[in-house]
Amino acid sequence: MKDLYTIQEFSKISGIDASVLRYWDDIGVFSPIRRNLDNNYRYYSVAQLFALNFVATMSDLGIPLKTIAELKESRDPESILAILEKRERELDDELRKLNQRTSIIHARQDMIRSGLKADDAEVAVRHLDTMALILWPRNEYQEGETFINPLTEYVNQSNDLHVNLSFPVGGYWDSYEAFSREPSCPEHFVSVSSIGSHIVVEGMYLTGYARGYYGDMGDLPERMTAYAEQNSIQIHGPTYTLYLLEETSTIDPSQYLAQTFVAVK
Amino acid sequence: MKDLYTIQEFSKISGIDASVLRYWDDIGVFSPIRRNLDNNYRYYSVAQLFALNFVATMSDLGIPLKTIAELKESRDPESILAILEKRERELDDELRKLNQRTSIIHARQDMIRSGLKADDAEVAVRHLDTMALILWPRNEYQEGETFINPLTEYVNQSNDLHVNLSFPVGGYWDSYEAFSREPSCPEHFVSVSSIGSHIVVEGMYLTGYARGYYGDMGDLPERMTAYAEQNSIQIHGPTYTLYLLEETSTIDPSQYLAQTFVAVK
DNA sequence: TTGCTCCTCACGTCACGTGAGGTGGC
DNA sequence: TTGCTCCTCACGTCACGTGAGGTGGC
Repeated sequence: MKDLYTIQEFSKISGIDASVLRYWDDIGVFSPIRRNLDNNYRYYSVAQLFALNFVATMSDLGIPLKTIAELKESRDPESILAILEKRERELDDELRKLNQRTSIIHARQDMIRSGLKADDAEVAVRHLDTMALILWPRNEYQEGETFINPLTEYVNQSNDLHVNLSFPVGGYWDSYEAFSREPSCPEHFVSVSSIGSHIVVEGMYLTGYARGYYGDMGDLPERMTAYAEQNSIQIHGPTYTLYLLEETSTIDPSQYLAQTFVAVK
Repeated sequence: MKDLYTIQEFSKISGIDASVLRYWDDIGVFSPIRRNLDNNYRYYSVAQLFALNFVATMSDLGIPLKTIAELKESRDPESILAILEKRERELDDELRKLNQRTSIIHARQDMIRSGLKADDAEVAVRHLDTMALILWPRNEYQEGETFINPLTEYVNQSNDLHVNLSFPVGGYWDSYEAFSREPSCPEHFVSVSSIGSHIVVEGMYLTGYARGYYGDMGDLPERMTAYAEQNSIQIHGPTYTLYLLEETSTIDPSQYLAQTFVAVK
């Protein structure tokens, strides 16, 4: 066992890249025990592996090198414990964010997959699984306003309302009549999110699709009404419209795809 | 409702900071619909809120702006689905890393807390909770070698062995006799980690502490042996040494604190 | 002389945030 | 004239990774 190692040798026994060792030396967080004064070569000792382990472990945990450098000269169990506790809280936040991102991705994947499978022309009674939604506040429309007004207003106050456009968004009406009367003016917006408290319970739903820009339901209300009458189907309860395909997955607004559904008695 | 908004106004209704809107314009991921040719003022329209939502949603999910820019002109449900699936896998990895970090932090917090509560001089029979350890490969010592040699060797091959010094490390001997014969040469190293498959089952253990540098157990073997004899305690099975305080929490090596324990019949 | 290792800058990364210095409309 | 908003650079962030250009020992 040698007593002094060049940077490459030390890099190999420690597992830390030589460029990282140079950087850590530059910023003063971990320096070689000796320098050759002629050629400035760095030399490390085996005993330094433990000092290095301190830096590497803290850095692995995501603690800033600046903080680690401050701890180099003075640290005790209490201060390290305090730093670990702080870092633990930060990691909790990061974890929450990651889980939310994953949940958004899953929701969007579900939407797109349904959108790809859907047959626009079809109106049918289908079984839908339980789904969780976030119900936004009730929309108030002034004369001639479109859904854009309440939407921008909510986005504007999004911090207060916990409104998040990252989740897929859709519309809600208290009754099928309200939907068929104003299919482009939902009474509420909804977000599709597993953390939602508004539950659409699994069961049979009359479903239909409409292709086109936001709010453009075409003749979908007529098609759904006609289908219900022809097949003597009783529908009741709230009516939902979810955009399976929209600007996040398609460029052409005429290809946006909305799914509308209402429970069957 | 106006048809054109200045950058501040658009920032307010969209919730995206003006400096971010300028940056997104610079890199070409989202640009205003119009520019005043005289003063270069940026002007945005309400309809752009949806294009902006696409960028903001993707960016929120952690998809690089460069990728988003490429999707600006051409995207379809299939390609977006593929990107979401890729991102989902990346998030899975990040989640795993975060969970490992959290687990490391918990393990280290436990160690330090125990270290702060410990009374070095005390040898006693105590109840220990179940604990999971990772057992490293068996150490082979050449003439006169210390524990440093196998340790550096493992670190050197850490990628193959899944050895990770970020978790608290300790020593393991098959029997108490082996420990008291060579207290500074553990037969295995162990990592304290909840994912470990070597389980120390809860129960009563003869425990003792030693303050000092790695491998320096002082008179701990004698103290533990004497205590066992005086109190007619039968000990059996493997013996463990865990460093509660070491270079990650203390500067002074003479203040390192090891806890040794072995099961009581 | 030829490889090899080592050195020191310097620059790029990624998505901004923050000035500095200047302009234009009320 | 005074505020206010807007503009364009330019620089800092964080922890490196990657050259370029040069030196020293075998």
